[in-house]
Amino acid sequence: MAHTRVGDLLKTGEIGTAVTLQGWVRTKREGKGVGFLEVNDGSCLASIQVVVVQESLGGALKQVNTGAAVQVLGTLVASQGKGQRVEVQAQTLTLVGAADAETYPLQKKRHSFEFLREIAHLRPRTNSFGAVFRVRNTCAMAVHQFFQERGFLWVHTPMITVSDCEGAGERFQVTAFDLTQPALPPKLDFTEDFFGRPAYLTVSGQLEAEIMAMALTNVYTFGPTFRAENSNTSRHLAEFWMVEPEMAFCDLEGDADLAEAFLKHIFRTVLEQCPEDMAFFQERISDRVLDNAHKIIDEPFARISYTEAIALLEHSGHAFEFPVHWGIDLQSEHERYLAEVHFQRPVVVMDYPANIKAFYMRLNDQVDPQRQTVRAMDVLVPGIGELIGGSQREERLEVLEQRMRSVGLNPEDYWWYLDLRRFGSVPHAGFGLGFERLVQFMTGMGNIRDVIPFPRYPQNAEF
RNA sequence: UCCUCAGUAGCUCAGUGGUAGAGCGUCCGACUGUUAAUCGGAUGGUCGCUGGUUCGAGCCCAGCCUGGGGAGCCA
Repeated sequence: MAHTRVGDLLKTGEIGTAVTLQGWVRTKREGKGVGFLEVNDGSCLASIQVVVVQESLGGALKQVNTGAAVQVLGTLVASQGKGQRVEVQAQTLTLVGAADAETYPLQKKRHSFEFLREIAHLRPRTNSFGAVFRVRNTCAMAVHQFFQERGFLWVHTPMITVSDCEGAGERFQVTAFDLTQPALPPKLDFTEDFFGRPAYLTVSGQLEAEIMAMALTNVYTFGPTFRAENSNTSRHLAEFWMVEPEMAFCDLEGDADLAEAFLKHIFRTVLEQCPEDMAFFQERISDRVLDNAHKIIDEPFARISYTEAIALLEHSGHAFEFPVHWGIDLQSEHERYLAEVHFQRPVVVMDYPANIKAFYMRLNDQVDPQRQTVRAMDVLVPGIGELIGGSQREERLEVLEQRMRSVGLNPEDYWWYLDLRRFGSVPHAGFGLGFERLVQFMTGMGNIRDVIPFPRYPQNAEF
């Protein structure tokens, strides 16, 4: 059915044109002679006002309540009232789908995000969530645009893996066993299972992305990722989307350069394409949203080494709950001090101690044996903390094997990963970005569960 | 998983041992080119669950459940 999007009508609709409008009623104001509907179709933040003359359409208006789906045939006219440029003078009003006013949960008032989370099937119909999902969409398109313009290939890494690697947290097991039949042998025989061995949902596409980069040079993944951690925070999900570029012939500095250009591009694109939604977040969610965005776009990121960061924290005069000394992993309070208090903008911290980072990160040349570091980098941002984590990968076969053994991994289990170092190995680097954290940072939304349509977290998989 | 705060009407909350409340929503009416409409009236409750203390518990105690915030793990 041909119809006109609300966003087009409000922005560029010409007065006097006939329109077919379809959408959902946000509110109704009914008087004796004339009634008003606010109709929204998600195409933009604003709703459009529909004017209904009671004597001709009053009967139809009676049935139309908040939440109802309607179709309006009418004419776009200049608004007599204040608050909008144009409005639709209705000739016919059709109730497409009724909504019972007494039981429809959304009212024309502000609702708490906690309440809306319980009705995640209806919350996209609110201003806040409409704005979140439009911005999320624009972020996703900007991710692809950024990499595609630079010749990166989008590669599809598996969601089911058998490699017991990465050490990146608890995994969800995947099995074809019927777990409702407890008549299992004393010891599960996974050779009888679907893949012939234990299998899991992926916690990262990085190792496979490295394979692809060793042939295609520059690649990225963008897809769902799963962690079975019992994390109950405003920054964690059990199912989230991750962006992982991987570049051959690239070192850590190139990796950090890419991360910075990447974030600048995403923010610039969203500010250009979603100005109304971003203004909404600035006004209603967090008054730091636009300031954050402009700092990302306009200012170079701060860059310091881990060792410098530790010294900076030690001399900050700030009393931290977790004492600071060389060798600790940076705690949330440390990351936030760096990004929010000291630099007040994103900061890239590089060259972390080897023993707090993953086995695949490239060892730096030893300057001080007591202070062995690896080529890791984290991008820390105000409000969120770690937004991006990346590294230059260890490309030297012997060093990598040694490193794996020292952390208790069996190199034979990673034969294909090591083959990449046996045949045509090159320096390479990449990073991982939690997509929801990006959207969270972009919009100022306080809880990550409110930037994904259907959040999964412990004890919650409704909808 | 740990710490902490909370759970009372559809929503947001008040009620600190003695008859269950307000605003908003909803419904009815009035009024009006309205726009968080306005005005009047009405509607609305397993006080999270279970047990305990007490003459008497929304309130005190214990356990559990659910949610928020913080922490850890991480992206």
